[in-house]
Amino acid sequence: MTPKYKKIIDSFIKDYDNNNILPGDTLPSENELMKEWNCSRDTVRKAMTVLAERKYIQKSQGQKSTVLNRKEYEFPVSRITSFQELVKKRNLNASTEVVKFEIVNKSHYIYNLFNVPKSEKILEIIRIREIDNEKIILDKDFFLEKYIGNLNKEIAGGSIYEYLENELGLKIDFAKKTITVEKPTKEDLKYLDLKKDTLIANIESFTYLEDNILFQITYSRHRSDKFKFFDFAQR
Amino acid sequence: MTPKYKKIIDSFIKDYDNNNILPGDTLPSENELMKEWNCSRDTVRKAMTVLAERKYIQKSQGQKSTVLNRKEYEFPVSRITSFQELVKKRNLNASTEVVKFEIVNKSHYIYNLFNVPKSEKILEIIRIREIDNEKIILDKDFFLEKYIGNLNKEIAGGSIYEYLENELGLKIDFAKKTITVEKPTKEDLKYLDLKKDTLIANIESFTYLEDNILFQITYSRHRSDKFKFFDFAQR
DNA sequence: TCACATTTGTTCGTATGTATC
DNA sequence: CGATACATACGAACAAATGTG
Repeated sequence: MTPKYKKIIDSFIKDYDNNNILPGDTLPSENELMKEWNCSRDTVRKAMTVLAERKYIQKSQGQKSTVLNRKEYEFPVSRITSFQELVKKRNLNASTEVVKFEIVNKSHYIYNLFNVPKSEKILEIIRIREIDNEKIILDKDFFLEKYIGNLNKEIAGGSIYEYLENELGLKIDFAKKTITVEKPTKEDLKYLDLKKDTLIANIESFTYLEDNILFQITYSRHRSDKFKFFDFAQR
Repeated sequence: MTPKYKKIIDSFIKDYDNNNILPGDTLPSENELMKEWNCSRDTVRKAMTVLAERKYIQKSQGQKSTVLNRKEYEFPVSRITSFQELVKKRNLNASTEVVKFEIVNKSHYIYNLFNVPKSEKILEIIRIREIDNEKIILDKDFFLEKYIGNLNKEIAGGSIYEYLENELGLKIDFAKKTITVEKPTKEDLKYLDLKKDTLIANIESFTYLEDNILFQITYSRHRSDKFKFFDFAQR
């Protein structure tokens, strides 16, 4: 049973996405929403607070809330968006090739990062992302195997996140990312279409489940001339 | 008069910063906190919710909340941190030189970005950031003049944000950032200590006040070999 | 395995404060 | 100044998750 305030949020977002609610509109007052949803003010406020945090609406004491143009604030990377979601949203001509899919056997290093004993199994996946017929991104993923069920090579060629969230019901919470600019490694040179003098923009991500469990480490290595990263920062 | 729930938050953060509350500790239950603060459960919960959002604590139904190690989540850039705050926090050997401080007179371009008429005045500031005796960052700022009071060259050499927030009471809300990797411009070559083959990592920021007013545009151009950007992303 | 106490999550009702028009 | 709208605060009840005996 989804709580009532979440239903209000979902209903708003659905209307927003279908352009039934437009940027610039003023929302009904909290009192009116109480009647509309047959609920208490507390419930309405909880929903509106979340919508304000997500920049769907703007609140201001003494005035009705107004609807914002969220397209201006919608950012792919800092919202943990999978490559597949990005491709779909941007309508990109893209494809994925899985070049490695196996249990890690040596690397001390990666065990230290996960901070798990050697008895844990860690899966390594390397994928090449091709956009407009150029191999531009090299994604190296490491997963703790116990969380990823029957993830296989076919799924990895599509959307891993779609599988983890919808099939396994995994709840991905947040990620810590670090961006640096580096010289290409041998692996980069082997798999990517690199021009002379191009560097690699590397996004290192540590992704956590809702109980603060680190379950994925990713290195997303982009050809620097094609690299663009969007961020949304709050003071 | 600061509301009671904010006092609870501030008190917690103070204790946390002073190591009176340590990561791994369990918090008192909401019932106990009610007695401790002589307030209602609603008030306690509002405070705890904010602390959970900011990753100070972890909540979980049926269990007491636990205190997190926030150092792991503390990120400079994606929180809109000024260079001065960063220098202080990281204890860097750094200095700033203001090389330009004047009203923009030509640039059509920047007026379009701000989306204001030519009658508005826009201030341009260029600053060089030197770290460990190397000129590594070039910051170009554009401000809408009407918001920045008597900001002068001396203040610009120190902390502009400190002045805007504490002296003028400006409420900075959020920023949209884009990171790209580019070849150095003439300006970069002129002002920065660049090695051969180094590229520039450019952070373009649009900073907004609490009423969604765009008041600052910044280009922070970093020598790519010294560039590091931290981000925190939520799903 | 089950029942129970504890703890957080959701919802309602009500009252008062503060900002805007 | 009064009406309206959002912000804060209190009290109460029940639901859902967790740990324990």
